[in-house]
Amino acid sequence: MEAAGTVRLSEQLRERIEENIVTGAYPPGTRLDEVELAETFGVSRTPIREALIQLSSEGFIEIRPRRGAIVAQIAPARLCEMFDVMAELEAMCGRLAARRAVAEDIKRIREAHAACQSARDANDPDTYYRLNETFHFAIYVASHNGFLAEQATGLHRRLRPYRRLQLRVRNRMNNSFDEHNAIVEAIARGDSDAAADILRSHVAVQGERFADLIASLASMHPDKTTDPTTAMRRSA
Amino acid sequence: MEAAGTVRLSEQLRERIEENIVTGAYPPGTRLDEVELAETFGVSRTPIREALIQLSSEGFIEIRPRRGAIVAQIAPARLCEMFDVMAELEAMCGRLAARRAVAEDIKRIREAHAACQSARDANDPDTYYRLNETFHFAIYVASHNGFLAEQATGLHRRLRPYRRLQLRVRNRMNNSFDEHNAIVEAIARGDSDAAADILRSHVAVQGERFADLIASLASMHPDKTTDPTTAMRRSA
DNA sequence: AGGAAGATTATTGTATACAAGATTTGCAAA
DNA sequence: TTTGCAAATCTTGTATACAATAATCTTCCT
Repeated sequence: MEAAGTVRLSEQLRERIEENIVTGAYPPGTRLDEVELAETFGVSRTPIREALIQLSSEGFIEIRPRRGAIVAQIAPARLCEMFDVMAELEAMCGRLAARRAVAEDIKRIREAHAACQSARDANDPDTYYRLNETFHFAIYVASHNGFLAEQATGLHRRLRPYRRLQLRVRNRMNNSFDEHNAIVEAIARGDSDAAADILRSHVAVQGERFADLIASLASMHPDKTTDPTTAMRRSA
Repeated sequence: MEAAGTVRLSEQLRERIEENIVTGAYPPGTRLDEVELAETFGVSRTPIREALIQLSSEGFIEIRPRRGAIVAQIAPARLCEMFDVMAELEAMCGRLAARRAVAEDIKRIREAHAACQSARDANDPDTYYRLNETFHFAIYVASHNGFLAEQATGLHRRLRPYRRLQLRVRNRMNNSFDEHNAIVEAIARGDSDAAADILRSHVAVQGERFADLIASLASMHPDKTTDPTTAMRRSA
């Protein structure tokens, strides 16, 4: 079974481009030129277009008819809406996980939690950020609702660049870890209401974290518009 | 046709094919042949492929590498998972709507509700089914969370064919309407907890409705399947 | 000099051609 | 009759060619 060969090229391209988006290599507003991408990846325009169409329906980019594709620029208000939904999905995962997690689920969650602790102790935000995802994904899986887990993973991924910035905020990593602690305990003792509530507020963007988000946003799309002159000015 | 000309062809095709899927014209398991579709719609394979790719990432169809696309066959277990998530999204919409709905939102909801009443009194399930969607969409909008409304609408649409069958069940239309009544009142008086709870149980597939769903599923994909064992069993 | 209109260029959208893998069909042997 | 294999056929995946629209540049007029 030639596993790699059976995968569609447009799929691989979608992954690679998506990776470049969520890591910030293609920041919001970046114009995605089809021929340029085709040359970069050494393929023709066809699979590139198919990849872009997928990214568009997943919300990562915006395709304006006859005017090309740009990396989605999410307005602050909409970002808050997305975090609100994310919080509710996480809460649901937590509630279900508290009810349905089996020993192995709990084990995976605890392991991910322990790994986070190491990163926190080492004061390594980048590693913590990565392990934090593992922790949350473990909870999604423990919900034993595959569809929910997929939805949560997808949205989590879309919010990845913004979440990353959040962890830079002073003490956020420590607070995050303490909250994780409470989450693990709630799930382990089967307290579904507590698990849901803690996860919801863990994810939600409220109070001062709202201001933090806005501030980090400003640092993210500094003045990127679709106007090429802006890029020129920046490079000058 | 100037106005229509500005819209991508693959977009229009996606809509038309999606419509054929959710209305049941292309039942689950149907093979979607690219050249056949191209001839049917009088276009080349390229826009057809782009439409199929979109439908795939929205979950309406399944593309197996080098083996073509089929209309998604959602297993009963997964369908339940999807309804569970739908229930939670609806609950969230209801909670927010109860808090944030303005006079005009309430007005639209009440109008949709009144329209449902007419269809119920006329004992017209098809019309009720259509107006029921309008009612729910009105609540999504009243949540004043655009992203949430989009997610809810998308999932609602995906579940459309299954929901439709549910309404055929004896008395489901009457029960549904009574529940709508309670929902409207909860939202109108700003009782967010009640709105969320009623909406959740209104949508959820629990108890006897679970059996109804399974039964209607059986009537839906009668013999169309990719699972060889099922085909063998049936042909025996 | 500034702006408008037309021409030019560049990029997207669609169609067709070609390549590669999967399915089917036909045939032979057990 | 059924099973295994191989050739033929059909379908998908990718590349290229062409068409149509948007962006840019030039030129001319005020």
